Amino acid sequence: MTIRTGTGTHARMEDSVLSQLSDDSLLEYIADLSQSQSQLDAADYTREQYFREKSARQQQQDRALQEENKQNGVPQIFGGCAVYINGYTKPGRLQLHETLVRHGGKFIHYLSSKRKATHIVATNMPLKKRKEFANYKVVTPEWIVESVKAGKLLPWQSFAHAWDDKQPKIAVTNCNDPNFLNNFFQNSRLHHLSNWKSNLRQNVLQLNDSFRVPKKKDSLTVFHIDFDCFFASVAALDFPNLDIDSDPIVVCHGTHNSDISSCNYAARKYGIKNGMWVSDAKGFLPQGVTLNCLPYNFEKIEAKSAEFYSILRKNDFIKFDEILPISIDESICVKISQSSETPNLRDICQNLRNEIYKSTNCTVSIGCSDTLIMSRLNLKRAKPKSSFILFHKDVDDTFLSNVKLSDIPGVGSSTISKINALNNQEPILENVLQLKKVINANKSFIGSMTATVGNKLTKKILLSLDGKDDDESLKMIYEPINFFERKSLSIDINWGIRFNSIHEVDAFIDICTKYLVEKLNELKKKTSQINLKLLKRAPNAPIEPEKYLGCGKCDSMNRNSKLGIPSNEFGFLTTEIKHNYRCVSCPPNELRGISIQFIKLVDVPSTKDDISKRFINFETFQNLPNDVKPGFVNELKKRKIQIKEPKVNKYQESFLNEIPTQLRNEIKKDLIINEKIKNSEIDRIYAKQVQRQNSLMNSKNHLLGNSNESIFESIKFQNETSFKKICSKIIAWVDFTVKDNGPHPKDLELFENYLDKLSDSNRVPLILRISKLISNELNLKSLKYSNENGFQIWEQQLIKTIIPKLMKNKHTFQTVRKLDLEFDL
DNA sequence: CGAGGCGCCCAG
DNA sequence: CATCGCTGGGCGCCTCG
Repeated sequence: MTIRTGTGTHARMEDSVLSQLSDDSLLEYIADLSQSQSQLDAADYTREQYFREKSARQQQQDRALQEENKQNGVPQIFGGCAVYINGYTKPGRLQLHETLVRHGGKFIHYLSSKRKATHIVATNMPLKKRKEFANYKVVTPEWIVESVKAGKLLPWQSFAHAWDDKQPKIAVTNCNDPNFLNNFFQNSRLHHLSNWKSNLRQNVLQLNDSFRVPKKKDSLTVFHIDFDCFFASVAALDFPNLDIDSDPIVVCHGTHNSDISSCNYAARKYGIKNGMWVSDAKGFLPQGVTLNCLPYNFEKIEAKSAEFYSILRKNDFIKFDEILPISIDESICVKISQSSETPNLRDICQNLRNEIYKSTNCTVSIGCSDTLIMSRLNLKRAKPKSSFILFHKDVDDTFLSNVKLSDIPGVGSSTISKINALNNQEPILENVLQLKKVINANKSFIGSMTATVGNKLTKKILLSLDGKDDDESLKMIYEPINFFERKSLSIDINWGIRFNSIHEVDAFIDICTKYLVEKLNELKKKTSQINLKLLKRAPNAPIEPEKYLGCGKCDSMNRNSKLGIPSNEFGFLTTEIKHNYRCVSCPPNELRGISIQFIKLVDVPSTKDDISKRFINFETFQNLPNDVKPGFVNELKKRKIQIKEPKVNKYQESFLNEIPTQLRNEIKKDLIINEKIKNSEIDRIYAKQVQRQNSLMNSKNHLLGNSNESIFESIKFQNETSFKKICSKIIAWVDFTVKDNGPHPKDLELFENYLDKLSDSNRVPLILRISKLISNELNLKSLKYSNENGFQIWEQQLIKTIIPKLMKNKHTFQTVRKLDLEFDL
C-alpha cells in the first residue's frame, strides 16, 4: 500500500525559532528537511517512508519543546544523546520522552539504520533483542531519571544492563571453536571463584610485608567477614525494580537445569538453596510468587570485592594484623590483642558493616571471636545483615543447638550422612548439640566416627564442640606464606565436551596446555609431573544428559607422567598429554570431561645463577619460553655470557641441516640426552644387536612383504605393545640392511604406507619415535658402514621421506618426548 | 616405617 | 532457547622398598 501526501504537510519552524537553534541543531534540521523533501520528490510513498516522515514531524515538535525549555534555563544534560526507548518501561515511554527532550536529548521515534541511536533505554528485553542491540549502550530508565535528579549526565555504564557487554555476546558452545574455553571461563562462576581465589592468595604472598604474623602465644581476635548472598546482591543492583529483601532472587544462566549460584534470603525462606537447579527451585514457590532469575555480573562482583578488601585494609575503626582471603567475598581478619586496650568489638563490627555497605551497596555479616572456628560459627549465626560475637569459653548448649553439622568446616553432605548412618539414622541429627549428646551417651561413638569419617576430621569436630581450633586450621594464621603458596596448577573442563575425532581432542588439549603454560610462566615455575584425568560417559548413561551440554554420569580415568626434567615448554607438555590421552581407552565421542594437572611445581632457576657461571647450557637456554629467547640472546651477548653449544658428530650434523630450524633445535637437544644415555649403555646395546643380527641371519633380505600379513597391518590404535613390536622389527630391519645393498624397495613402500597412515591419523609422535630410532641406529653403525650403499639409502630415506612426514603435522608436534626413548627393545 | 600414588571429600 | 558441572588442598588407605 502506498500513501500519497501533498506537499506542505511538514510543520515548518518559524524563522524566529530557527535563528535560535544551535549550529548542530540547525544542520540536523536541514538534513531532516532534505530527507523529507527527497521523499516528497518520489512519486510513491511506502509505509516505511510514511513513518519516517511522521517521525521527522515529531522530531520537529520535540525540537520546539526543547528550545522552549532551553530558553527557560533547563539544563540540557542530554545534549548529543539520541535515545531509543524499547518496549514497556517504567516510568512510561511518554514521560521519558518528555523528560529527555526537555533536557536536551533527542528522542528516536523510529529505529532505522540511518538514524543511529546513541543509547537504548529498556526495562527488560528478550534475548533476541539483546543480541540485536549488542553494540548499543543499553541502559535502564533510571539513567534518565537519575541523571535529571543529579543535574548532569551520569555515566551510562552505571545503568547498563548486565547483559550489555562491550563485545556482542555470541554463544560459543561448541568445544571445537577456538574460543570455546575462553567463552566458557568467562561465564563459569566456578572458574571465576577459583581464579579469583588464587589471585587473592597470590596477592597475599606479595603483600606479606604489610602483615604482622601472630606468634602462638599471642591472643587473637578473629573477624570472619562475608557478603550476604553476594552474587544475588550484586546482580540485584542492576534491577532497581527488585527489592533484595523481599523479592525472591536467584542468579543463574538458564531457566531449567541451570545451577543457582546464589539466592537471596527471600528465596531461601521458601527452601531454595545455592546449587539447586532453577527448575527445582521454582517448585518450592507457592502459586503467584515468581522467581527472579538474574544474570551474572562478574565485572561488578570484582569491583565490589576490590572495594571490600580496600576497606578492610584501610578504615577508621581497626587496623588488622592479617587480612586473609577466603574468597572473592569473604575474608578472615586477625587482630593481635593488646592487653592495654579492650576494643569495643560490637562497634567495630557495626562500623565495618556500615562502611562496606556505604561503599558497595551490599551488606556483609561478621562473626567475631577469639578462635577461628568460633568466628566462623558466629558468622553463620549472624547471617544475614548482622554481626555476632561470642568467645569460645562462652559456648553453651543454647549456642550449639543453633549450629548445624554442616556449619563445621570440613563437614559436608557425605560426612553428615556417614555420621547419621553410625547413629542408625535415628533421629537424624539436626544440630551439633544433638551430636554432642549422642557422643556423651555412647562412649564408643567417637571410635566409630574415627573409623568412618577419619581421625583428623573426628578430632576437628570434637574440638569445634568446645569452640577450639585444630592445628591444621591455624596454619593459615601462623604460617600464612606456607599456607597460601601454590603447590599445583590445573584446569578442569567438564561442560560442553563433545568431540568426534582424536584431532579435535588434540586441538583442545593444545588450548588447555597453552592456558596452563601461560599461568606456569606467570608463576615462574616448571612442572615435574602431569596428570591427565578424563571423564568418560558411563556405559548406562544417556548420550546427552539432562543438563544441556553437561557431562552426566561418568567414569573417571587417569594417567600421569613424571617428567624427569621439570618443564614449562608448551610443545613438550602438550605432546606428553596427547600421548597420555592415547594411553587410556576413551574414544573421543565418549569423552565428557578433561582435567590436566601440573603437580610438583618447581621454581625456574633465576638467570642470576646462570650469569655467575659466565655461560649457560644450551639445554637451559632451550628451556626458556620461545618468546623471550631473542631478548635473552642480546642480553647474554652484552654480558659476554656464552651459550654452550651441544657437540654433534658429523653424521648428526648433516642430518640436522636438512630439517627446519625449530625442529632442529629440539632434536639437537634430544641428541644431547641420547648421547648421555648411549655412552653408558653402548656396550650392552652392541651386544644385543650382534645377537639380534645373528638370529636374523637365516631370514631373507626381503623381510616385510613376503607374506600377506605385513607387520604394519596389525597395528591397532592405542595398542602400545604392538607399536613396540613394530619398532623392534624396524630396528632389526635397519640393522640387517644397513650394509650391502640396503632395504628392499617393496619393504620401503610398505613402510612408507605405514608412516602415511600414522601421519593421517595424527599420530605424529609415533613417527618421530620411529625416525629417532632409525637415526640412532644409523648413528651406531656410522663408523662401520657409512660408506656402504645400504647406509646411504637409509640416510636418504630418513631425510627425504621420514622427516618431511613429521613436518606435515607440525601442529601436533612441537617437541619430543625426551626421556622416553626405549633402547631396551 | 616412611614415601608416595590414588581417590574421596570439601569449599567457595 | 538450553547453559557455562572449577580447582586447589587435606586426608586416609594402599603399596612399595
